[in-house]
Amino acid sequence: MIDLFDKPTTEVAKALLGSYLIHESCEGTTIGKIVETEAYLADDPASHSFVGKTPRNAMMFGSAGKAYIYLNYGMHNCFNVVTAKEGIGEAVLIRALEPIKGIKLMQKRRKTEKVTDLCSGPGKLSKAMGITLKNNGADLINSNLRIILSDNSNHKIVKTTRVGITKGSKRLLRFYIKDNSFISKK
DNA sequence: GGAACGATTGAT
DNA sequence: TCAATCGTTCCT
Repeated sequence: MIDLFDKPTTEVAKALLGSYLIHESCEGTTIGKIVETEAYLADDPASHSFVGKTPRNAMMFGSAGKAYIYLNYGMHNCFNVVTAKEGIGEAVLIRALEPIKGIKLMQKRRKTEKVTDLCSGPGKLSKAMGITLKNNGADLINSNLRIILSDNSNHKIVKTTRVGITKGSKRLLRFYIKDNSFISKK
């Protein structure tokens, strides 16, 4: 469980599929099953960490098992799991969740009823889960924002190219659960 | 101090 | 297809 994050980043990205993301906020508790991830590596031009350590990406260079959250396109928070040893800037972007608990709260936050649309993208799931920049650096093992590893790995993993990037777009670093209807794109 | 850009989303 | 929207980064 604890050593979930003590593996190569691409392995963590796959291992996170099927695990649960839990956020206990003052509004209530929301839980989602992770169904889609992307790996961002140290030698990867698409990664924020590629240019070296800056104030924004500093968390990526911290110890594994923490949250790295950033504001994207001026309006969307994106949630990442920090991986690799301290000093190495790598992380796994969580791209989609299957809503499990607190669906009413998610619908309120997202202003939509459709359950398949609540968490089907990095910006959407952060909104639905109530994740903001305030959660940056949260300890994902033991805090109000945490991940519970699931033993259930009865799923096939699809490996493909990442979404929305211009550099490093040929690498196969996106992973999702085959035939799951909650992923960000079909 | 200024400007271009981006790991997206939702409306047109 | 395209506008919304703003912090980060890089240039002057």
